[in-house]
Amino acid sequence: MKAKHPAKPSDDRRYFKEVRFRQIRALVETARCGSFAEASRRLGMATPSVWRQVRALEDDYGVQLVAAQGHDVRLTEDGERLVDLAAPLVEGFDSLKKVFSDQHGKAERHLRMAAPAAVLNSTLRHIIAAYRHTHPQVHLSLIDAPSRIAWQLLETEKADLAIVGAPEGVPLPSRFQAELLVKYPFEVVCLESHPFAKIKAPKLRDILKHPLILASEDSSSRMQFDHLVAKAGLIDRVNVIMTAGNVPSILNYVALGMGVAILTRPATEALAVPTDVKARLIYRDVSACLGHDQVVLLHPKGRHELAHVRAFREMVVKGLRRKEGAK
Amino acid sequence: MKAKHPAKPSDDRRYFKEVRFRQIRALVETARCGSFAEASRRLGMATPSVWRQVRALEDDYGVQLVAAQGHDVRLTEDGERLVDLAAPLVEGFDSLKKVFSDQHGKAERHLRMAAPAAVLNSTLRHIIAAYRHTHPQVHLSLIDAPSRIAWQLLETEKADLAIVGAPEGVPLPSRFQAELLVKYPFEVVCLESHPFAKIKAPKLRDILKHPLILASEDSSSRMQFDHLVAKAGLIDRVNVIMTAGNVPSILNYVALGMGVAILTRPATEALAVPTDVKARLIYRDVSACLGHDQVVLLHPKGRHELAHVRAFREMVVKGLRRKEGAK
DNA sequence: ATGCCCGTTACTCTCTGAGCAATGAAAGCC
DNA sequence: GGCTTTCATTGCTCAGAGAGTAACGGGCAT
Repeated sequence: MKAKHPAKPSDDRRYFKEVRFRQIRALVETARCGSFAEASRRLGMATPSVWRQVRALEDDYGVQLVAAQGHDVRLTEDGERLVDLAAPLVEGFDSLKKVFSDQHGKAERHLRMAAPAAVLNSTLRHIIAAYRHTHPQVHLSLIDAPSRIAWQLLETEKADLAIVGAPEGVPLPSRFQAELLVKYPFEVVCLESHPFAKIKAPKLRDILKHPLILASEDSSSRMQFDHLVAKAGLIDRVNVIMTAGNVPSILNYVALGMGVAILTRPATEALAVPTDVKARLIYRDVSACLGHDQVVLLHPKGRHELAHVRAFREMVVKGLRRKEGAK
Repeated sequence: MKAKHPAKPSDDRRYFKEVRFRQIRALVETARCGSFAEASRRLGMATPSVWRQVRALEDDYGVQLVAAQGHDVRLTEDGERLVDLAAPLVEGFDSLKKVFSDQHGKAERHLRMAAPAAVLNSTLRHIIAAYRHTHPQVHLSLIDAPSRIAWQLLETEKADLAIVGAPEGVPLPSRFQAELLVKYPFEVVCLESHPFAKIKAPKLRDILKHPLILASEDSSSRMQFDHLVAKAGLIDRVNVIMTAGNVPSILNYVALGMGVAILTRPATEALAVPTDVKARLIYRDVSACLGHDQVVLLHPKGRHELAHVRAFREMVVKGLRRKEGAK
């Protein structure tokens, strides 16, 4: 009654053809990390496994997706395109279980937001307080990080939301969905005795004549500055004498006459800076050459949003968004 | 140099924990089909395989997702919720390859649209012509199907787009993203000699006094009618003497005095009906009791849209959408 | 020059997930 | 009412996908 199975050579068991999901995930992770090795560590598996997944995908699609240039790997144009399409799906998938148990009511309410200190301290100050009031049961983690670091925290699931500065010149990665909140013009800060005090609108070349005190390379003001300088081919003219991670330090050294800084206004406003320092500083709008810093709310495309995160996002958007933004 | 592998009992190989993608797909397909057997056929695999996938998912999530009631299976509330979240992902995933090769330029341009004949012949008439003109290289398949059938064609990948009637009372499945195009009031059609000719706005009870000639049970007008009658508890009062699949037939028998019909105006307008038939018919707006038929454009949530499909959708929306719909 | 790290290939081994067979119960048919 | 069909469900076996480890070759940095 049971002696029939070993007689089937033409077995049409499909097993799992086209598994492709982990292949896609491997590709996406590789794209993020820029190397198979790093991606494999992040995925908790061995390098050859990741490598083979990506290669299987290439075989499947019949195009080259990834090319090893020197030490690390770069995506081909096709690879870029595929990652753009697929990354939201991977995000959505990985966040599925969390959202589900959240809707089910048995999840810890936790909101981790990454943002530069300036945003946390001024722009969002009242909104965070209001949220705390309407959602007292949510455990809030506010992570102070420069814009680019905040991206990465969002990408690596270490933050649920990021609110960062996005200069007009520097494009955001396409894997993020961005919502424009407010725009601030970039300004130079200097002593009242500085030559700039007599100039209404300094130009980029004017700025480069003076020693500069700038924010860290991951901050939006610095990214914009570096980007525009590079575009103008003026890199050799730059004289950055100091890079500071926090605004109080920058203002301090500006007050000491060591150089001029590039910032946005709200970054300095809600700050506990000695009044004698503050009073001696003046601001000059340089949006004509450096543009604006757009404060945007970032969320990875496709990642599901927990209810309490959504609530926060909506509070932020309602509280800050200019009418102009929505047409 | 090579004699070390068989000495590792505490092997930390992860193999594939949390595969979950096919599990999710199995769940979604089961939800659609209402039975493991049907789902397994559609997925091209054996029933127990599908069954076990879904069960593994339940184990993983620790809740019951699906319950076998009698012969077929029904989703629990949790299952419903999970499917709502996951179905767009499955759609997106399955459409990935197609979109990718489409962007890559080496795909056949094919647009399959499902819609009831009335929509195809009147509402979309000019838009289809215009699209044909701007995109001559796209192979167009227009599939004439009643609303509910059109849903199913869209779900089963037999159509790329569906434009159907959605009565105000009957909710659309949540797996679709719907865009409202236009609204038409339901009307009764009868002979000019009919008693209705003297009544401005017949009520549901008035309508039920007469023999009815209705469209097929998959059409939107019929769905709405059945739904409202059931809600009012008047099923035993209904006297449907005829169900016809096409509008010309319906009008013919109305003209013969066999009964009254329920339709929307555009369904009859662009129609080649003998004028002697047409002239003897009158219409009465019954939107007060039967509501409106909303013509909506349907697209499965998450499924990627090919460029030429998107182009068509945008032409339709721009060509038809009332300003009022966008707030 | 040397060492480190990364991509790439070859190999082994394990456990997942495929089908098949069988059972009981519900649904449909005569 | 009995008979057949079709379903969900369970146990079984087995192919092979995919995990790891080891090893090689080529850049990059000290």
